[in-house]
Amino acid sequence: MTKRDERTRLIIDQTIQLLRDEGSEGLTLRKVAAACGITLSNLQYYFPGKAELIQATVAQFFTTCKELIQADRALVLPKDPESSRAFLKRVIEVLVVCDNQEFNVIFREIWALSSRDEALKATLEAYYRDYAQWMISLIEEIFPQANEIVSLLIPYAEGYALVGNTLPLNREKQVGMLVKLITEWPASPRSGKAGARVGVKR
Amino acid sequence: MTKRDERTRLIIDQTIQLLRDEGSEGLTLRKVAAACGITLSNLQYYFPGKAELIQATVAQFFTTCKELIQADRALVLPKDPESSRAFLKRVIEVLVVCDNQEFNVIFREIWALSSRDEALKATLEAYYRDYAQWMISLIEEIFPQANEIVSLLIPYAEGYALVGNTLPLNREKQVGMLVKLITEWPASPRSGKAGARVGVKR
DNA sequence: ACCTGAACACCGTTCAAGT
DNA sequence: ACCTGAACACCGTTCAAGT
Repeated sequence: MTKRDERTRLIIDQTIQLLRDEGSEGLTLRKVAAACGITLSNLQYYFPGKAELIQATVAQFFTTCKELIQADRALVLPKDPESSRAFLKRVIEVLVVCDNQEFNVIFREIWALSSRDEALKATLEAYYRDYAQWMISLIEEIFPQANEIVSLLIPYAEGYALVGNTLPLNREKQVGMLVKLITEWPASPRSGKAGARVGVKR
Repeated sequence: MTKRDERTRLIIDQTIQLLRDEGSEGLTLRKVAAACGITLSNLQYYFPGKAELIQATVAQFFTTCKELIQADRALVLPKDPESSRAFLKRVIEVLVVCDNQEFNVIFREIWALSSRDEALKATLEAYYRDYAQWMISLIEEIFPQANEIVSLLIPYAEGYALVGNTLPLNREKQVGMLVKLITEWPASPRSGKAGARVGVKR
């Protein structure tokens, strides 16, 4: 569209690439400028400070993630799922215990950056709230305790990206355990009725 | 205690303090030296580079953590626990969903540093393997599926430190969910009946 | 063995100045 | 509106030199 938009997009794309290749430590305004083929001063015209550049970069990275997840959602929701168990396993494999190293690295850097940047922290939290709601809508038709399941799966997934390969159980067994846990989820104390085929919660 | 040990200890202590107060971004060799009342060159005599200083600092931070956990263990294991459920709840509250912001910040910085430092990454992994084994030994007398439970709790805990306050369930409900989940853990397919009589009656 | 200061290349930011 | 180069204070690292 406008030149501003073009330039902004280019800068952000190069920033993501640099973040992935060299990490937050190696992320330098001069390197970004060089990667874009522009001057440091010109870069600073579009993003007055490093914080603003990172904020915009993270925001766009989240948008990309969302698009990928949308694609996975189509993948994960066949018209007529064989069983809720197979469906659930696919969800966990794709969304939760995904071994996308590239994304994991970027997320790790983002988490680090966020602990000293309140605006970025707010962006992150909004993203995760959104993500949780989306995941609930994905599974609530099948599992009535979607709130609880998602509240378990999201932190588990984030933690697994960090410590997954230090655990006593391997990846396959982790997935099996989660599937078993969720399909045999204990009944809610308030509803008093046992789990699998109660209607959707109000 | 040699002078070398004294100096090393002082430097690491000041580094931890700086890491907590200003984060990895604000961690500067010149600031560390100033905090210790020594010269930058002198600091570099004890730690030839920033990476070596961070490696040593993280190692000592882990030692501190372990001591704290040992203290919590005594706290968490009364001679005659009222019930395995109360015991489990205490474990989860103290070790898993601990809201120690100070530690969370430092761990976040450490995770970030580790993605670009192989030696540090190895230190981290060794620590978590150790931690998992310890946690298993803590609960295996009560819960036969200790391997699985720990494999769930550790990544969950790490992730909760990151995204805990964005989840649909609040802290109290999260703890309740975990307790319920574990006390009513589904029986292992191989061991068969072993898991059935774990929980207390309710 | 312990400590020092000067110098190096690099960083983010500022700013007056050009088109 | 868009772009530039010079200058600033700060960073990690190196190193010859002192005790």
